[in-house]
Amino acid sequence: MKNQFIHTYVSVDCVVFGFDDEQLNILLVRKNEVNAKDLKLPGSLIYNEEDVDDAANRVLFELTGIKKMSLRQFRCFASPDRASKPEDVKWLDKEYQPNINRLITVAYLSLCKIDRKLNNVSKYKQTKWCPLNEMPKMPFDHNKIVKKSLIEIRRWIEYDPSIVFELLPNKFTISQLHRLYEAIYDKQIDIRNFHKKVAAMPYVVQLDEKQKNVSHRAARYYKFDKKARNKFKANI
Amino acid sequence: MKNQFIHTYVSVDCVVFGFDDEQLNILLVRKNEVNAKDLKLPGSLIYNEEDVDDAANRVLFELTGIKKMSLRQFRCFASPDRASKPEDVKWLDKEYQPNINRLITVAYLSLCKIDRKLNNVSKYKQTKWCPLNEMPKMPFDHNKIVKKSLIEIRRWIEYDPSIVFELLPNKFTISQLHRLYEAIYDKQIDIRNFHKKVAAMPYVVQLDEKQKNVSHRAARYYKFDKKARNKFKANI
DNA sequence: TCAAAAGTGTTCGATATACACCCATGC
DNA sequence: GCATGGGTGTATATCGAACACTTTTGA
Repeated sequence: MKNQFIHTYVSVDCVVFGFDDEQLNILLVRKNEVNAKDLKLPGSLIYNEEDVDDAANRVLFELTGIKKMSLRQFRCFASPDRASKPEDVKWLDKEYQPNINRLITVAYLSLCKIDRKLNNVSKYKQTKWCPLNEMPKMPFDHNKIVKKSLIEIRRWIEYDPSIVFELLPNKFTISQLHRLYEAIYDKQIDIRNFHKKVAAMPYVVQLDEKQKNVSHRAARYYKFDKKARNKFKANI
Repeated sequence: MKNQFIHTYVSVDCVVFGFDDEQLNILLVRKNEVNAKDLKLPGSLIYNEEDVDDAANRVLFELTGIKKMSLRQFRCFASPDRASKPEDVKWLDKEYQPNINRLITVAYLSLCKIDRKLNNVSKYKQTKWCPLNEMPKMPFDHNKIVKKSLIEIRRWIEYDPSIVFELLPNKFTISQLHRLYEAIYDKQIDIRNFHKKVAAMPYVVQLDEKQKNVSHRAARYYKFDKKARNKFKANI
C-alpha cells in the first residue's frame, strides 16, 4: 500500500438559496450540540454506492421533502487544511467518527421557495434561513463556499433564466420578480424595461387574479408555465 | 468505524485542448503496456497533502513543463461504477495498487499550444494530440468527460475570451484566429465581421511582420498583449 | 385627499448580422 | 495570367438603457 496517495472521505455541501421578498437567503442547519452556536451548510458524507449527485439529492430531500430539486454541482473544495481546525475536527469526531484527517467536499447550488415547510424535526436541531448579508462565521470553509456560490448562481441563471421561478411562490407579481432580479444582480433594474423583458418571456403567463386588500392599486398575479418554457427552450 | 461512508481515492483528469489550424484536438496519453491500445486523459491520483488544483497543475507540468498553465475545474465525476469495468480495474491494479474499488475524479480543462514540445520521455509511453472527431474509446468515463468538457470550454471562453490565445502561436494571423473561433463554436463566422470584432480587441496588436513565401497575398501577424488585456479587463 | 405601489412608450446608442469585391503573391 | 487566400465598408435589425407620468386602492 503506497501511502502517498490520499484515501479519504468525500462529502457534499449544499448552498440552498431562498428569497424572502427582499433579499437572498441561504439555508443553514445545526445538527448537534457540540458547537451549539455553529450553523453550517447542510451536507453529508457520501455513501459507498452513491454518486455525488445522488448524495446532494438525498441531503436536499431530508431537508425539504422534495425528491428531485433543481441542483447544480459547482465546485470541489479540497484544500488539505479545510477540515483541520480543532473545532472542526471535534465536530467530525462526534458527528461521524474519529480520525477523519482530511475531507474533500463537492459543493452544490440549489433553490427553494422560502415558505416551504422544512423537515425540521427529523434530522436537524435547527434550520434557519439566513440573509446573505448576515452570514455567521461557519465551520470548515463554508463561508468560502457561499462566497463562490454567489458567482455561480448568476452564471446558472444566465444559462437558464427560468430557474429563478423556483425561488418564488406559484403565483407572484411582477414586482416580486423584479425585486428578485435586483437581489440576484445586486443592482437596480428599471421597472419599465423589466416589464418589457417579462412580456418577452412566453412562459410567464398572466392570471385573472389580482391582489386583494392592499392599500394601493392591486397587482396582477402571474405564474410560471413549465410547458411553455420547454417549448421556448427547444426553439433556441 | 462506520462502513457505509465512502472512503476512497481521488484523482484529477485533465482535458487539454490544442488547435492544429483546422480543428480542436485533445491531448491523450498512454502510460503502460497493460492495455497497449488504450489512450486516456492525462491524470493522477492526488497526494495526501495536495489540493486538487495543485494535483491538476502537477499533471500538466509533468506533461508540458509549464509551471502554471491556465486551468479550470469543471466537474467531479463520481458514479459508483465508473471504475468497475474489469479492464479498468486491471489498469488501476497495475498502475497504482490492487483493490481500488472505487475512484472519484475531478475533471479540469486546460489549453496548450499544439506545437509545444511535450515531456514525452519521462512519464508516458506515448502522448498524442487527437482530433475531437476521432476520439478513441477510452477507459473509465473519459469519453463522457470529454463530451462535457466541450460545453464547458465554450462557457469558459465566453467568460474570458482572451484565453483562446493560449491555443495559438505567439504570432498568428487573423485567419488562424478565425479558424479557431469557427472550430470552437462549430459554425461559420463571417470574415468581415470577424475583422471588426478583432479590431475592437485592444489586446490583439498588429506586428510589422508579414507571412513570407506564401503563394498568395501575405497576411499580417498579430500578437496577444497580456498587459493590454488586463487593463481592458479592469475597465469592465 | 393622500400615500403607496402598479402599470405603461419612446428614443437613442451599441452591438450583431448580412452581404461582394479588389489586392498581393507565387507559380 | 491565374489560382489562392488576404483584406476591406455599408446598411439593417436587434437589444439594452435612459427616462416620467397616470392609475388604482385602502386608510
